[in-house]
Amino acid sequence: MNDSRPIRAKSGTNHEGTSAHNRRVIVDALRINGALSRADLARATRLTKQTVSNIIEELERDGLVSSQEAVRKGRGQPSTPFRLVPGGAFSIGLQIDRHVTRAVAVDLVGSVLVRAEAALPPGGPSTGAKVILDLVAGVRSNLARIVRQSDKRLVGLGVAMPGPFGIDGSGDDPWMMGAWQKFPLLETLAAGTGLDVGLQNDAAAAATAERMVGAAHGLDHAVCLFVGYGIGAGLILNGELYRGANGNAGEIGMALLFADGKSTPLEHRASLASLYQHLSADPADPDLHARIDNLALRGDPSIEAWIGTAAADLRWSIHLIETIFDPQTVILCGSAPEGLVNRLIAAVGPLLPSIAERRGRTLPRLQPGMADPWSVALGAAAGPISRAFDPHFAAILKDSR
Amino acid sequence: MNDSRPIRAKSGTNHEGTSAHNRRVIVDALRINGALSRADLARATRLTKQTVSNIIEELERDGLVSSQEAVRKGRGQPSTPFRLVPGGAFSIGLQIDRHVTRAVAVDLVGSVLVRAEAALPPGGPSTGAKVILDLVAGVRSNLARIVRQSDKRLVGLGVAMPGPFGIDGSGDDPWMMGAWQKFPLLETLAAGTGLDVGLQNDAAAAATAERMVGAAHGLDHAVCLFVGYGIGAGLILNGELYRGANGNAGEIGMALLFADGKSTPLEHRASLASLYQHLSADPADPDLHARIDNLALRGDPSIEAWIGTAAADLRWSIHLIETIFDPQTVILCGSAPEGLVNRLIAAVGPLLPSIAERRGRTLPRLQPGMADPWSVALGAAAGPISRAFDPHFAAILKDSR
DNA sequence: GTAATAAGTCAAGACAATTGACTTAATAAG
DNA sequence: CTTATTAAGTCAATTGTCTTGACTTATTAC
Repeated sequence: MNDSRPIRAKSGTNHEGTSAHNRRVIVDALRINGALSRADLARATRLTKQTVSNIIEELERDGLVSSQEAVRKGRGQPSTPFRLVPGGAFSIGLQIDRHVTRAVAVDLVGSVLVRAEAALPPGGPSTGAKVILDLVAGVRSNLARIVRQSDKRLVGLGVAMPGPFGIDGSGDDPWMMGAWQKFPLLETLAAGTGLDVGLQNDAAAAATAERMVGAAHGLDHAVCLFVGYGIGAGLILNGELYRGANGNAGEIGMALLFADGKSTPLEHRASLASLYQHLSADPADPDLHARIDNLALRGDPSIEAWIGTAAADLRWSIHLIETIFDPQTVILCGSAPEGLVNRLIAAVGPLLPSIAERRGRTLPRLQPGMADPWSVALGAAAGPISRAFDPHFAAILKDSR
Repeated sequence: MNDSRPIRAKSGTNHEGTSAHNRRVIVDALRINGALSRADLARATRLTKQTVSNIIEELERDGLVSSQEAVRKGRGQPSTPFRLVPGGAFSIGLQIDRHVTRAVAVDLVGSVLVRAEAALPPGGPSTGAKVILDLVAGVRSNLARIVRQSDKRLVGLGVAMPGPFGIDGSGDDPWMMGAWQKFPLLETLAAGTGLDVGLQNDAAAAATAERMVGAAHGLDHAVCLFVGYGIGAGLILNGELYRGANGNAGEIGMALLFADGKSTPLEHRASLASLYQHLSADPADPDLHARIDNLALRGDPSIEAWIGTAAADLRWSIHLIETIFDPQTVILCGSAPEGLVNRLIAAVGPLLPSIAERRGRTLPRLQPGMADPWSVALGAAAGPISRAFDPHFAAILKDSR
């Protein structure tokens, strides 16, 4: 009688799904290719001229695209290129890290318009939540000051913080990240801001940023190896960020290396945490970044030693990523001081021979990513933009409200 | 003037894409849940009753579903469950391995109806192609003998062979797999059979099989660790097989392990190839499988030694897979003798602590997969069925003709 | 026996893409 | 300088698919 095991099924779609997809495809095409005429768009998307005209008209009405001056090229009526309007949409990104929190406001094309930073007070979420909400509110009102009516065009609030998520913390957790992970942060933020809130780990956010404005722009298969306090991989697979079953895909910090007969998690050797430990430095020291940058530039032997190990481990990681994901390219990014990242990239080469060495490659196997301490916050903000405007399977389905 | 860098864009969609998707969603729901009434389908897929009725009518006309006896449950008009008709579609799968080639015919629900096997003559594709075409033709005509009109319902020919694809071979290649990989096999098969031809590596095929009828049935995130002559991972991500940029995703045989200060590819230690070498056995020996099975059952010390190393490496691999993909479950399968696989599975436990140890798990972290030498061929055949009937993003787009 | 409930159908309607003819604006060719 | 050709883009009618709301049917609960 009560045969109530739930029925599992994917969601169907309808006209609105079709229309939504086509809108996204057009926005995506403009993002990847820059300005395009309606005729170009029709050819590229395989939609009819008429359909493209209708969608462009609608997008223009919504303030997402605008026309540029007509261009004559050869015979025929000149074409009218359309481009994305940067101010067509905005998003707020929030990076919550161990000793700093950053918030940014970005526009549709990924330009950062407002930045703000705060130190998290000790004591975890109970006191920190208010600081964060204030930080977001500040960025939001600053954005509104710069761009009139921007609040109406705010598509969401993206949060990036170190993962993994949903795992019981280990206890020895000086920054209380474990407590943060238990705290109903997303709900608090959603309630406090009234915005749609999304979550990514920091490597995923870095990948999202690279995809919107960086080395992964327009790529469908790319992996960002992110060296921060920990180490993680942001996975762009089939043109979208891959999250795994529980949002923890790419958390390779716990991958095990073997050396000297024992196993060590990758992040014990290739991460800023390991560097701080190696240098006996205090990670909360605000000048630490600059000092490390300096040491790296001068070729300090202590740093060089760490770079040697870390680079070897990264070389292995890159080989592993190429072997497992077969991506178009691997992007090395991180929240490390720029000088250090550069030294690291230099030390990583030459790469190990792998399946990625194929004839006809157009992209380098390894590319440097953004070396900007704000890139994770940017990626956090890029999340909602991508969710709102990029074509993806879930956006077609009926339950993707 | 000639600004002809190609415009990159995703394809748009239209009514037909919608309709195709909804059909697939319904077939998928019936595959996952067994028989369902139209009302159930409407609720599960969020389509309207009317739409579901129309689609079911069409599917019934096409011979893909059929009604069962009405069931009374509680008040209201009894519902009429519909189920997939096994004979609604067929597919042929072809496994090309080093010293054996297998072909099977399977139906819509993944039952194997016909099997055939042949030894590949030495000399690579020049002589082998004919053998393969004959094998396929034989299976096809046998299927036609069993099921009238089956040829009309043949959706394609799926091929599985060891990867990686598109890489220059290494030369020392006694079975000429390198030559096979250069040979235009797919084109030859397409021309010779008139069927749609698809290609997967053997681990991917195993995963495809597990998804249709095995432990990954109905899962959206699962990884099959496949121990065969080499070792590979078949990746089910977001409900579809992930292929990577060049079809080589999951080829983890070349992943590097470190021990004794030097690095070794995983497949040098955890693969049948390594076992054969360890035993100084001839892989072409037709009785080898049975003999190894026997030895494994008896606890032969030489085999036990190999199992010890291989299990440790698999334990590491599983940990790595959990760390990187965050799947719902990992499935250990292989073309190894069943006794050996069982010993191996027993020896792999207990698993290393990982991110996969979370409260509220419903599936085991590791599950045994099919231990059937025909499972790769089955997976090969499942490829075209999945392509034709499973919901996926590409099926909605206009250029998926 | 009647009310309530659920499955399923019918026919009209809504929505978004398609089609084919048409307009517009440019260059190429004579 | 005129005309043909080409390409961008619009207009209006059409088509395909899902949706809506009223209706029918079959069963159980009271």
